[in-house]
Amino acid sequence: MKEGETISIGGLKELLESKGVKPSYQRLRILEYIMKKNTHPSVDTIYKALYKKIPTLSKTTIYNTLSLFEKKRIVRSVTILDNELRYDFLKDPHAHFLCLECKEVYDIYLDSDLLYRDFIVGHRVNECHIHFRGICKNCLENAGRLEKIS
Amino acid sequence: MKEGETISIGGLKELLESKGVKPSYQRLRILEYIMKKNTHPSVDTIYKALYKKIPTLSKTTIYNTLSLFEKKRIVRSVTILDNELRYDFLKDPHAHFLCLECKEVYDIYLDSDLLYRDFIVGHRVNECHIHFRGICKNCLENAGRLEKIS
DNA sequence: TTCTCTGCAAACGCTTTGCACGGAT
DNA sequence: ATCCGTGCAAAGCGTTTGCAGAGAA
Repeated sequence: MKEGETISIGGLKELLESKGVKPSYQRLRILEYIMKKNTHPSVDTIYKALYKKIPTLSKTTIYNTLSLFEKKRIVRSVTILDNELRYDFLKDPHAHFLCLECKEVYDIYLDSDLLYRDFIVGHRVNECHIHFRGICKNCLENAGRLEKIS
Repeated sequence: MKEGETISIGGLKELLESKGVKPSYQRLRILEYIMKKNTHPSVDTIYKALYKKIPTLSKTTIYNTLSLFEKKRIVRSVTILDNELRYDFLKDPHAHFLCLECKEVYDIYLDSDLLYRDFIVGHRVNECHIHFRGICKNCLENAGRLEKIS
């Protein structure tokens, strides 16, 4: 998928099939959620969101589906928080920003050659993960507002 | 601690005191282990290593000690593997390399300005974490040897 | 029928919490 | 006596596994 390209919800079925994944109802809904939300959801977040529409949904299915997606290179797991897995729809290489205040994870598009290196000091590189931590724009602004009020 | 500077084991007590941490026997031993080993150990690794010398040692103490050290900015937790915490003695900013084969974590010293940015697209940056994943030098060489043999 | 997907329940493993003992001041 | 470090035991919580029923081919 090239930059700027969008995938219509109707194309989800074709996307799964092109990756060799049978497009079951649950899988389509989980993929749809990950693609529409850019929030790098946890299993629990996905579960809570989809549970309303699919009351029989099980977390096991979400775990199964996401590890299948990961194996088929449709999503990738983001290791930012140490206590839970977060998932990211596979777009162009990018970094992440974790807000320590609101726990939101933002995509950060960098122009760094680090993201594209094949070797580093003799080790063969398959993946490059970059993430920043701090206070996000929104929380900074909110903090500013609170100061003015008090 | 500046680059190139080394800390003698005898100086551990002073290091803890300078950070406002009472230098108990367990704390000294845990700090010593983290500083001597550059292997980014998990709690279990530390426990197994120190258990021989301190049979009464409890994992709770290691958890307590490490979170205290982290609060006092003596170590920092490395979020690379999602199923366990790894700890890193706080040196100059550096990146990590995780070998997917042997699970070893290597320090990588980079000359990237990413490590020193204060802001990124409006978010205030406190920390920058960079890690690569792949197959390390050693495992690559071993794989080569195996090929020759077979 | 056969194979795969789904999902309940239990197991698992790392981490945290509650609490009491004991040493230091 | 008080404070704080230590460590056992239990709880907590995200994830994985075992297995059986449902559904597709």
